[in-house]
Amino acid sequence: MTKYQNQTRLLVAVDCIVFGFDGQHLKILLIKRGFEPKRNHWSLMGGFIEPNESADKAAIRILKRLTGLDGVYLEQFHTFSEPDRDPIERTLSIAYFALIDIHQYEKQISDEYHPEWFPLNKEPDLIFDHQQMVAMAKAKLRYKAALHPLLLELLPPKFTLPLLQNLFEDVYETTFDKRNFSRKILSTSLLLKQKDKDKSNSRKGAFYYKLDKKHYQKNFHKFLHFIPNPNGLV
Amino acid sequence: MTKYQNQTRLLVAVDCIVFGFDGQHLKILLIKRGFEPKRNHWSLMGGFIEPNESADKAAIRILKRLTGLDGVYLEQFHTFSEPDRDPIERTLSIAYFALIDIHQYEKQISDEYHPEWFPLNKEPDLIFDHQQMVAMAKAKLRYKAALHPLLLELLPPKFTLPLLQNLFEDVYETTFDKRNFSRKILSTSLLLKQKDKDKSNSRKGAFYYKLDKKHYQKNFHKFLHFIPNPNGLV
DNA sequence: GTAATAATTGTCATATTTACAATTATTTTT
DNA sequence: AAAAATAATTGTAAATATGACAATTATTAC
Repeated sequence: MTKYQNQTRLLVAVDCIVFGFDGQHLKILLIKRGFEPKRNHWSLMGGFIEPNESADKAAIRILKRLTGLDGVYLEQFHTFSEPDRDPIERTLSIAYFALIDIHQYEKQISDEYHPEWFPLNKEPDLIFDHQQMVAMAKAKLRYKAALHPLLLELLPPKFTLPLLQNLFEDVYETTFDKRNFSRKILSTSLLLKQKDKDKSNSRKGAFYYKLDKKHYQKNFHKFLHFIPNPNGLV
Repeated sequence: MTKYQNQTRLLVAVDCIVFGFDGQHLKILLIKRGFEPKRNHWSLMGGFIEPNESADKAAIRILKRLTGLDGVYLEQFHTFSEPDRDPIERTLSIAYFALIDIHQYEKQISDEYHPEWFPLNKEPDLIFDHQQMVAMAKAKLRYKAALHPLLLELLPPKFTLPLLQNLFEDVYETTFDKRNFSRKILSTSLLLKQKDKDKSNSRKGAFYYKLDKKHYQKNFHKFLHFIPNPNGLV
């Protein structure tokens, strides 16, 4: 059979909002766009979807090219389709956000893009509708991380409770009581206390914890309450 | 400036999962596809995105054509992009779900599509990846309706608590205690008790309630708890 | 050995959730 | 007119979760 007649065909891109946490602040990774229009303006990392490549595959490819990382948390969150969002030619963008351990990230992998980490709310001006994408990604992260242990994806394999609390406090721009915070986090049975401590921030040192992968899937929905566990998938 | 060179351009469609509630069961509206391939097979209502039309606009247009309805709850939830999802030509689909008052729906509007309501879990076989779309829409609805008063969008302007409870019980395939259910629902301050009753289902009659639109926006996030209100937007 | 520093831990009051059954309003039947 | 039938409405007590509070502990530096 032949193709669909008389229909418009569009360019389709994927853009990635890459989140990282340096111990102090939640940050996103931006690059300097390498081609016209808007060459050398700050931008999200993205690229056109290739023939025979799904959007998920494209996002994985682009993330790998930017960070050198594979198998990190990556989630499609919205497709942007305003006709004039790209001034050169109509282009759809399927937006993803990624949560990576900032220490795994290797800058030199993508030096050609001049990538830099920016704290949220302190990003430079971005091209097209990328500002809106960042805002929506941040909103989605805050929403979902309030219900699921998502922020653990931003931490190294071994981390301390004070570090985790710093992360939550930065993401939600607030402070938490230490006692209540640790009680709530530990009640999820998601963390395994280690024998060793991180001594870099205090004399006493803070115990390391690891993610308990056995309980991770099972307790991912732990926080919901109207319906105990509505079901998988978001 | 000229266009982007050497990039693939794709067809882009919008597909709508339309949910309705007939008082007993949550249902979705399906049509018989009117053109090849798969003419006369059951399908979601959809259509190609037009030049100068955003995906949101396309979804609104398509929903109007199918149901005659405007201004109903409509949300983009996922973009499907597997290269071979349409056997004729690669087509991206941006999927939306809509929540409508089934009584407002006028069948004759779209008789040419032979639309029919099917209870969930009893849909016929669907074309392409539409089965997967329905599954994901249902999961998303269950997830979100556990956290927000979303299901109210499926009810007529005046409804009773027993009806609302039926809806929840059908969506979550469970039963709730009447006392606890009404206490929880009423504690949201979202419902306004009316003076009149619906006598069609019992001798005593059940009081009607209406949505309190003043409190709707404000209390939409009422159910979250780890972080009181992570922020707007989902 | 003492001071300094940040991590760790506990309790009580309050709010929320859960489990559970009697009463009420109305219509139909006798 | 009284009684029966039906579904809607309402309350309470126990268990659990949350929120607000500060003292103690482990370690290093002096």
